[in-house]
Amino acid sequence: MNLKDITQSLKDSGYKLTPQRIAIIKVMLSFDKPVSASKAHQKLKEHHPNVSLDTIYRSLHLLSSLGIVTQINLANRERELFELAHHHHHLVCLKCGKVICFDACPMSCTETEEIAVNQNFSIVSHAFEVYGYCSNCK
Amino acid sequence: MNLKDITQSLKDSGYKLTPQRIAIIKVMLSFDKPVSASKAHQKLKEHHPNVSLDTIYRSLHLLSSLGIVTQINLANRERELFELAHHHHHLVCLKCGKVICFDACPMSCTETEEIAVNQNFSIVSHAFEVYGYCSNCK
DNA sequence: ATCCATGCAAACGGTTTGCAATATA
DNA sequence: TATATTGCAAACCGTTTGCATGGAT
Repeated sequence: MNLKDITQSLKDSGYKLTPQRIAIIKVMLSFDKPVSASKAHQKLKEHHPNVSLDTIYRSLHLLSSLGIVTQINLANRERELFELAHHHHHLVCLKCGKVICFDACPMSCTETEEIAVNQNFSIVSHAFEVYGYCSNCK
Repeated sequence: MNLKDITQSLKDSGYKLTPQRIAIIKVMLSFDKPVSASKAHQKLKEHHPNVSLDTIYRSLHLLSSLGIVTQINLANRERELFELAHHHHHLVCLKCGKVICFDACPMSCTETEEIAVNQNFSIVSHAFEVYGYCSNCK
């Protein structure tokens, strides 16, 4: 998804296109890994010092409700992280917090779906994170 | 792991055996799913009204450092959850928060280990959670 | 002109910490 | 007795909210 698609999606849903929202979307597009709201704020301040942290939270939650952004909680970090929605999983360094994304998906090969059927549970999404030490920290 | 094993492990590591710690371990043994510190506190108050929430946090972190307790963060819940350590994964209901544990493990069948080797990443642990709606909520 | 979105500042809630009192070994 | 542990209360920090101002449609 690019900037045009995302702004169109906002308009289609009846939300206004403000400079702050555009700036936030651009910043999210510039990251290739999950980031905290305050990390996004930091990056944003370089060129848009006038966007408040509250607005970042509100915009990310809005984008999240439209399925444009995904929200995750990694086991060893206290803060919520956000990233543009696309299906993948993460290697997470327990020391430095570095996140490496990868595409392999466990759903294709576990008996998870079978288990869900037995429990009469309907699957919506899933999370798979692998923790350890990156090349610098091990 | 039972009460004896756990208290022994505490003693072996030079920690003192207090009534509070024993009560906390017993409560954790009584749960078969991850619980928040305050949920444990609630249950504890039934028979041990004199254990403070701070002590629960401190004890759970201590047990966590000994590998007796595991700490997880589910995507849709804000609070940290704790459970006695044993390897498994979770189905999590997005509506009522119900957690169903299951044993199937995705590590055995994804190419994750291969990816880790390519990234020079050493794996310590992993998390796999499946979100959706339970039989009551769907 | 209307009403949504923003910024500010304060509230919130779960978690952590300093310190003095207490209990374990 | 010495030292780790506890309880209390306050601090902490990321996140959320109320409200008045300002901006997009």
